[in-house]
Amino acid sequence: MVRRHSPITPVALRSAAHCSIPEQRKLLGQSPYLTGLTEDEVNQVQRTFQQQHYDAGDFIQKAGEPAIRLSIVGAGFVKVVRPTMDGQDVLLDILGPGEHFGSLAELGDASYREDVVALTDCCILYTNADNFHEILQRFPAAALSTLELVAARLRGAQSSIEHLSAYPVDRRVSSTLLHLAAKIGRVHETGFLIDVPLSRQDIADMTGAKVETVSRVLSDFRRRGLIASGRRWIAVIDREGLADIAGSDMP
Amino acid sequence: MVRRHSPITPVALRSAAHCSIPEQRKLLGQSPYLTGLTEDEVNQVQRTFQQQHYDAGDFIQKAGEPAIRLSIVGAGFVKVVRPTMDGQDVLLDILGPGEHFGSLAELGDASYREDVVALTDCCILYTNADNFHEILQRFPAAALSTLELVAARLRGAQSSIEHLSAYPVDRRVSSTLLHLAAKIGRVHETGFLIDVPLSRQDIADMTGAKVETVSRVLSDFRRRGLIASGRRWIAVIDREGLADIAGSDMP
DNA sequence: CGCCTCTTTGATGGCCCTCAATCTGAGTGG
DNA sequence: CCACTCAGATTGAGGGCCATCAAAGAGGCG
Repeated sequence: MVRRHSPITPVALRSAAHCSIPEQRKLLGQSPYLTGLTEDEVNQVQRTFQQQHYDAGDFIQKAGEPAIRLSIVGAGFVKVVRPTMDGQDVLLDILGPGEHFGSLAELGDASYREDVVALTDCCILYTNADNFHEILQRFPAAALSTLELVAARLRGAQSSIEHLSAYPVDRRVSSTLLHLAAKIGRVHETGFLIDVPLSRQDIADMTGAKVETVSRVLSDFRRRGLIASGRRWIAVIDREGLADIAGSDMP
Repeated sequence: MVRRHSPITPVALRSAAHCSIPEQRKLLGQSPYLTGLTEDEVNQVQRTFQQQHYDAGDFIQKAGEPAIRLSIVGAGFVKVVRPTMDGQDVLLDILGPGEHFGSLAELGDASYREDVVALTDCCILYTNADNFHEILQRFPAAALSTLELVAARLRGAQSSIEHLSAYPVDRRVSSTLLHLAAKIGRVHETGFLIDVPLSRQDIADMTGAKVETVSRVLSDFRRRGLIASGRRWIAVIDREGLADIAGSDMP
């Protein structure tokens, strides 16, 4: 039987987020935005980037601030949250190494529309939006890679729309758990651990539901042996079982 | 008092969709995907494109078919619909001249995930996905324009997610009507007419609601003098009034 | 060990879906 | 031109899912 009280400590805060210059160079070189660039070109790009370390829980960007930066997650994980006027937050995405947030050099966008919060300690690489635009112009391969990534994000967003429009909560939660496990899962004695501290509120904000509802759904999943969970951690135990609930659109 | 029975005929099916070669050249030249290209470059691009006319109601692409084309709307309007296994369709977008659909040359995507249906008679320009990828590589300006457009679509999708997650139906409907009016509105004696034939079912599929619910909401809006509507047509009368319901995130 | 936040569980109510019947108006063929 | 036909739209009654309100339980951190 799965114990709810976890004897284990699902440590998600790895200290990999130590930003050094050579580390930055390496991160940028691996960044999917810059695939296709020569070593020399990456070096040119690097000069325009700066870096900053954030502790888990820190705000990296706040909705309403002037949108001047384009940032790339170097190490660690962040959440992108759109606050609404009635206090109902919407968690749009969880981003890991190589993914971007901030202004994509769109002209009209005067200010950020999302909060970005560090889920783990992390290292953020950033540059001026105009600089990034210039990079894209100078290095067509970068523009193509970026396009590819944004297109993938768009597809993900459209899947979210499908789920929110058409499916009940348990299905949305199940699907979300599987996505999270695939993206940031780590093998662990309790199961396939989602290796980032997420509260029930976070899951609720990702699925368009309320904390209490998510808690009920997860309790049910737990009773059925599909997951193990505790305070700010969840592990997937029965992938197939969850996939049955999520429906047939999973990887 | 606003009459429900409209003496007027809100004709949306204009015959502009007559595809001729010089017309195609003009449409491509104006396409936001190709802004920044020289006249000669546009001509080069044109050679890889073909065109086809569709009548209102025709399927242009079907979910499940192999994803081999990238299409651009030359003239007219289409709807992008994602069918789900339980028959609940999700209307992801309505696209007009200059917008694209189909494969964006993503490698993994073996088959389309959406139906694309002509809302009006329309002219579709299309090319092989690989060709389009090649165009993007050859003409960096095109890649940048495309990136810009896809980024804009992503922001739109994220707004949809916000609405579906956090707001009640009347608000989603109101917001949708305002967006539609802004995108495809036309001044008319009944008000600001949404110049494309959309059924209640379409509105329902756009807002993640059911036909009956949308009908009730629209009836309410009508009684309050906010809109005029009839069989497959809606006109916005009181923009401010709708904006009050939609909340403060409108253009 | 105690505090505080996160989580869980219960009771109640409302929004929206479901089912069903009627109404309307656009297109068709006589 | 008109009656017919049928898809689309409207309206009502009832029920279910999920939000809301409320309170107790549990894990982490000092």
